[in-house]
Amino acid sequence: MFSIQILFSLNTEGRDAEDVWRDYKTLINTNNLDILDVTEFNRILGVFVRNLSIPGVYGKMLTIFQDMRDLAKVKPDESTYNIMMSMYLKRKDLKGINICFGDMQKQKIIPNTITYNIMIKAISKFSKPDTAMTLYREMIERKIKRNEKTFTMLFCACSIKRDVPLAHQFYNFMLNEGLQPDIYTYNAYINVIARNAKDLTDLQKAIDVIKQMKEKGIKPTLVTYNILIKGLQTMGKRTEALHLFDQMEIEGVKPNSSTLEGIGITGLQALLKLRNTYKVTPSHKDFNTCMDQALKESKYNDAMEILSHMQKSGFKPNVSTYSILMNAHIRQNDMFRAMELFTAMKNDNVEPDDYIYASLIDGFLAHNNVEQAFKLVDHMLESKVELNKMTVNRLIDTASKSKDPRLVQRVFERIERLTVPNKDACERVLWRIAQSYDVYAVEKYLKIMDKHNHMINRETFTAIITGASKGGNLPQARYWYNLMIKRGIAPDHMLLSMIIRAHADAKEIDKTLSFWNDFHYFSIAPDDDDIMYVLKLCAETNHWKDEIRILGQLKELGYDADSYKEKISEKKQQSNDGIEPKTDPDEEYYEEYGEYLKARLANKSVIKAKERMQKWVWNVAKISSQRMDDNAKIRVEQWTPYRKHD
DNA sequence: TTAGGGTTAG
Repeated sequence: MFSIQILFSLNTEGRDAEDVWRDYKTLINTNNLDILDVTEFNRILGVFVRNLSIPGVYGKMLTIFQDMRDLAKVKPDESTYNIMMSMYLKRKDLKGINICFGDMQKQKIIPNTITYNIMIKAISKFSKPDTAMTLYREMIERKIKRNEKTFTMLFCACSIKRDVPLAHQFYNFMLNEGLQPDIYTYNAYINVIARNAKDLTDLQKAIDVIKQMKEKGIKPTLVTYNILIKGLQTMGKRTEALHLFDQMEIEGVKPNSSTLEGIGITGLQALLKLRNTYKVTPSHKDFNTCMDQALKESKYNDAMEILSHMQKSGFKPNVSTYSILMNAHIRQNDMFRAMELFTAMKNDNVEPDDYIYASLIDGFLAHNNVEQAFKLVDHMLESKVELNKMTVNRLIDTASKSKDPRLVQRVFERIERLTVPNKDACERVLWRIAQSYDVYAVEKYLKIMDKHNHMINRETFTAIITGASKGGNLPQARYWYNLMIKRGIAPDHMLLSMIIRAHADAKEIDKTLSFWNDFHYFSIAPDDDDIMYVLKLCAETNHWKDEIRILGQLKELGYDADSYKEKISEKKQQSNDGIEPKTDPDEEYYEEYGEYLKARLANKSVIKAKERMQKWVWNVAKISSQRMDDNAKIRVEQWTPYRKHD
């Protein structure tokens, strides 16, 4: 009875998960579990969810949740489910969250604000951030109150989607609903703006929000400054970052390792600066971050010094510490030492997580050691670590980069035995297969993809076409490109750009010019990179008539054709060896592409294409260039000096 | 004194 007494007055203060578990066990053993009601069960689960990082706690929570229903016959309420969902959220287990959410509906338990907040967070982080808006609408329909935390989650979704206008929209919704943003909400909002800022003008908008915030008496915090400094760092604006850093000091906001990284101070130097100059007690995270930086800069002695400082400060190495050290060995191709650490870690009672397993398995695969890799996969599944999307994708990705095209197939087959490979994984395999094999091999994998009910869409074709191009198999690239169009799927800018580049690199002038027409046909505005590729090839192959035609087209469309011309004539002079220019190749490639092009020209929309394209150049092209990934932006930037600025 | 929030650790 004594234990029951303790449990009844269960105070989270001073009582850890171990104590609570002992008391709980006593209740089970004395057959007294039924004295607990739903609130008490919730309280117990609450203690565990806060201590989820302790090994075994997850299993205990599942046991308690089961006992609650089976032994004590207590019906879980919305809070119980919220706690369970929170547990799955911390474990990054979207499936668990969805099951809980579904069970709630089945049992007619009405979700509350917290339930939806967790759903928004989980879905936008692990699945489709586009669902955030749907969930928000659902909350309104079901009359579930929103709070400032709901909007923090919604901003988080906008940040993942990189959708600044949507964030502004949510901000207005929030004010209209009479909710006052707090510092967390503001930081989330500012983060969306700053992460998507391409220049100082964009970033200024984030700073304007801070001004508004200050007027309401909310002061920027370390996180606010870190968001901005990080933004400046990615823009390469070190002076401005330093300026902000000074501002921070004036306002008495202490930096952490991340702030220092933003102004270029890393590793041991950063750690010492934090302690000595700013009188900050470094956190566990600070130690790990600095150690990782030192290792990546090959400053091994510094890393060891940081590790010893960390231990002297009373921090034990955690999963991340081990992961950082193991990854340093893996980078050095030292799988032996990495595995030694893996053993040490388990002896140290630190539970390996999916990330650690992924790094090790990846390391073995990078060395073509499929057996060792899958031994670890088995080990992982035995220890109830989920074979998740991230791990599967990493495996396929690494295997697909191998010189040996059979590796990816072996890995894929083994993965198929364990789980249903996701769409990304299938597409990565297709990418690799298309590099080394023929159409039939690609078809085989397309069938597998279809068997798993994955949609075969533009991304799929992009994977295949990119793969075939990379493998130098241009006829295959064209085969899939045409098949894609036959299926009614249009290429996007990235794909068209890629295939043009591949053909231009191979000096396939006729094919390149044919693809050039596709910009016109699909109303995609070429960027400077595309233009230079095609013009350069025309010049190199002395297709002067085409060159003039293209320059004329560009001029009509409002591009600064002269700047391209200048650049090209430099090239021309270098390569002009007096060869007679070829005749107009149009006819030739019309012949080759006969059916295909005729079909296109029959389409009346082609007539209007010029008009449409003009519009695209001014409006859509701006947007599509924002959507390009960073690599593409860098490519484009290389040519920006030739772009006309109005 | 059941649950949710910002950046940045691997």
